[in-house]
Amino acid sequence: MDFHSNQAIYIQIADLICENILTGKWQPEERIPSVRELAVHTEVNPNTIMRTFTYLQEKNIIYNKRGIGYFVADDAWDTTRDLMKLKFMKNDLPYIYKTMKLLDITIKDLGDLFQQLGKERS
Amino acid sequence: MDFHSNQAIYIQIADLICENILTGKWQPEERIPSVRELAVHTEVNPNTIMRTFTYLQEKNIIYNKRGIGYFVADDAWDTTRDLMKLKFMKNDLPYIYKTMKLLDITIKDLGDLFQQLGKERS
Amino acid sequence: MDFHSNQAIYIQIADLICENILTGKWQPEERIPSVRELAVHTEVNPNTIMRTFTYLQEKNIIYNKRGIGYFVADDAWDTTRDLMKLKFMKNDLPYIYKTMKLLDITIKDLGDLFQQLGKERS
Amino acid sequence: MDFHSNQAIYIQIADLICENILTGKWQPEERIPSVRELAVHTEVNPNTIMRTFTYLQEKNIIYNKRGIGYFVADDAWDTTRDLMKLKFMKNDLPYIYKTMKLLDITIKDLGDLFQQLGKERS
DNA sequence: GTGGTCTAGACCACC
DNA sequence: GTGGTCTAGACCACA
Repeated sequence: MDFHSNQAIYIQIADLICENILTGKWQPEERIPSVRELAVHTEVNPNTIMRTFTYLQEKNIIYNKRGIGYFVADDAWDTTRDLMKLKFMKNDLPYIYKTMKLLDITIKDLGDLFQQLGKERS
Repeated sequence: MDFHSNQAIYIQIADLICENILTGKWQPEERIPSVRELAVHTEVNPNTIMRTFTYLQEKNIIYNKRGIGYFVADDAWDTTRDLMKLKFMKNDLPYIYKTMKLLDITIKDLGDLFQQLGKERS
Repeated sequence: MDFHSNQAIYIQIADLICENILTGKWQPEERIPSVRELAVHTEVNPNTIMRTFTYLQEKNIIYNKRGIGYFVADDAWDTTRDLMKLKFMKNDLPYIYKTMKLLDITIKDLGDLFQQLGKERS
Repeated sequence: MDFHSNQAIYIQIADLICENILTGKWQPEERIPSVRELAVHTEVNPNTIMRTFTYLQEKNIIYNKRGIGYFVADDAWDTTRDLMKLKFMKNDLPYIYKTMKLLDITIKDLGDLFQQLGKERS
């Protein structure tokens, strides 16, 4: 977790969970780690994890079985993808478009930058 | 101004001003509208505008002549561009890269999306 | 059982049992299904069924014969009915009254709604 | 607030707010008391009030203006009413129907009970 | 063991 | 002044 990010921690963790779902690491109907487990693992207060869960449950990405734990929703993959796509299209895309135009960055430039990013990580 | 955005109002206004500088709408050494004018125009508390100015002054994009007003700095164009580029490279690029990968959006797709955006605006 | 309900599972099961008693499906002094049977049937942890039994025993609706099983109490029908009535009068009625008022639902409307419900089930 | 209710306090407060909206006491676009004010008034921890607000914002009943406070949403009345009606129809109605049948309470009886309730309060 | 709620108190960004 | 986030710790109901 990045404790200095302007992004709230509980959102950062939610994003991580969404990533795990999108990449297939966590399958539908699979139980996800308990509040306490995640709290230890991420070195964050259990309340904060709880907040993440409440947030994701509201979005129908995970659901709760009383006294047992939280589970990946059956259609979590679609839901997550749709949500992320909506956000990207509505919020990010116009910003990216505008910024690239202001900075004179072309699509081709972006492709090159991506390649460099890809290399760095490999 | 978008009062529902998670972006601080004073930042939103700062971005608008930077845009005006980058597009050449506001030239170096040109006086920019007064706090009051901007406050009325954007329907925002004057304090908030003041904060924008302080923020931009710190970044050497505008400067103040006591009792007269705020002016676009001589090298504001370069400064603004550098700052924006830095932010784009360091913060935005990795996020865009990752998100596009997760959503299976290719560079080519992005180009098409840009074209659509461009058409809508024209 | 509804694992998503905010009603505790053991209460949900207790309600089911009470219903069976009130409708006469389970007669006084009749043996009720074993913890295991109910657990399998309702797909619930046996501990939870046990809790239901303890709960109903406290309320003198069922009683236990050691090593044999649980039985419907002799006056279970009266007890159950009284309890349910008390709850309805004290808790439910004020809520229903208030909600119907807020929603502009009249007694007559309610009658119509009941008729529809009755038809659906028949 | 009823601190012994099985209903969470933050939900109780949310219900109160919804009532104020439905009865027209709080009009659309009107600012609602601040977190701290409500906390003092209800003798509850500010965090709990905050939770109520987050909860209601999620349901599009109130919204936030950065640094200013929370406001009743423009269409809060409709939203609230729809939500409450949905809950009543889907959750409460079947329960009421079933319970009244089990207890041999007729619609007419209910009408009488309501009249008594009405008198007590006046 | 699981989650859920609440408190008290801190710190921060924002208007 | 406003809300927002986080922590620490407590207590409870539930499976």
